[in-house]
Amino acid sequence: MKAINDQDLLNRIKESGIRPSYVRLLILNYLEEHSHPTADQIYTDLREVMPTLSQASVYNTVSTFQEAGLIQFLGMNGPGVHYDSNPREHAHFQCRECGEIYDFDLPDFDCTSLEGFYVQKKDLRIWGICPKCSILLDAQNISSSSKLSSKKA
Amino acid sequence: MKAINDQDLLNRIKESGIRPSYVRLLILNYLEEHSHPTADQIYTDLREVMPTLSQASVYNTVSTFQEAGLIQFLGMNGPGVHYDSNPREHAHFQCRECGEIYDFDLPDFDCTSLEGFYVQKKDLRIWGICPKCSILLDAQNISSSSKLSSKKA
DNA sequence: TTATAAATTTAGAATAATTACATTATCAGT
DNA sequence: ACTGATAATGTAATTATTCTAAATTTATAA
Repeated sequence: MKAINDQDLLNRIKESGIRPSYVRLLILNYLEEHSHPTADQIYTDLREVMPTLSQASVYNTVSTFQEAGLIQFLGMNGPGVHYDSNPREHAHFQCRECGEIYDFDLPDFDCTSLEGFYVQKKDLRIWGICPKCSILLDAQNISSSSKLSSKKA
Repeated sequence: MKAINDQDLLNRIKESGIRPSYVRLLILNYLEEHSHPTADQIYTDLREVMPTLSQASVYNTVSTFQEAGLIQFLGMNGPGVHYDSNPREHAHFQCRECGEIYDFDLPDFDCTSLEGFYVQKKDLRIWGICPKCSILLDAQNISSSSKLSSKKA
């Protein structure tokens, strides 16, 4: 783990127009090192580093970060909100097997059907199976196909 | 409000492979008549019609509907999941002013950057200002522009 | 430094959202 | 009707989020 007195993080916080604090440094650092965590993941993991951290601080901090444009909120189709340390417009793939969320570039598309709507932000969401899980599932299917056929026979 | 003994709804439920029940009829009917409600909206509104309805029944029912392919879940970027009575693949626009969610057609785009990922479902999400709110906001800006200039002067 | 005001953090309570599981109802085959 | 299997429902517990008000930290300026 990197040292938390990272000057770069501190500057990023200041430049975004909010005050730096240890909690903010910790959480921003955590967000950069972890893929799309939920509030609970942040809280549970960072408690080990900073035992006085409260849940409210986590929620306060991520909300502040979002308002400052440092991160974005990501509601997938299940309960709980995920936080994405990349605030730029991009697309997301979520694996239905392992739940992992992957970032990828937003492809070009045409939005002329949205006449009269003022577009501020776009996000393409895709669900499916990620490469890691595809391999695992293929292996399982191959080994279970014999069982299945014997069941049917 | 329509009568709930609607034969069409009943058939739709049966055809999707699940058993019909009064709660399911009520909730499917509600979903068709309301735009992307949350579990709480469904619960609160339908309690007036059926006071014995429980929150769990709402969650159970929408989950069953989703598995049966009758509806889809929609996590926007805040807490709480919305339910969409249209299970076909389409895109969503959410107004940041009034919160309303609008459906629209998914434009064509290219996903070749997702090599190795098995794509099952796509959903384009767009945030911005809807036509209704644009008009309201324009009106406000015009009336407040004089105040603003006097403040600055 | 030290005083000050404003912003941030905290624990804990309150509320909202969701799920687990025991209970009750329904159905298909006798 | 009766029985076992499956499905539907609601109570209670769990998880997720926000609120409150006091304590601490921060930036600024004397």
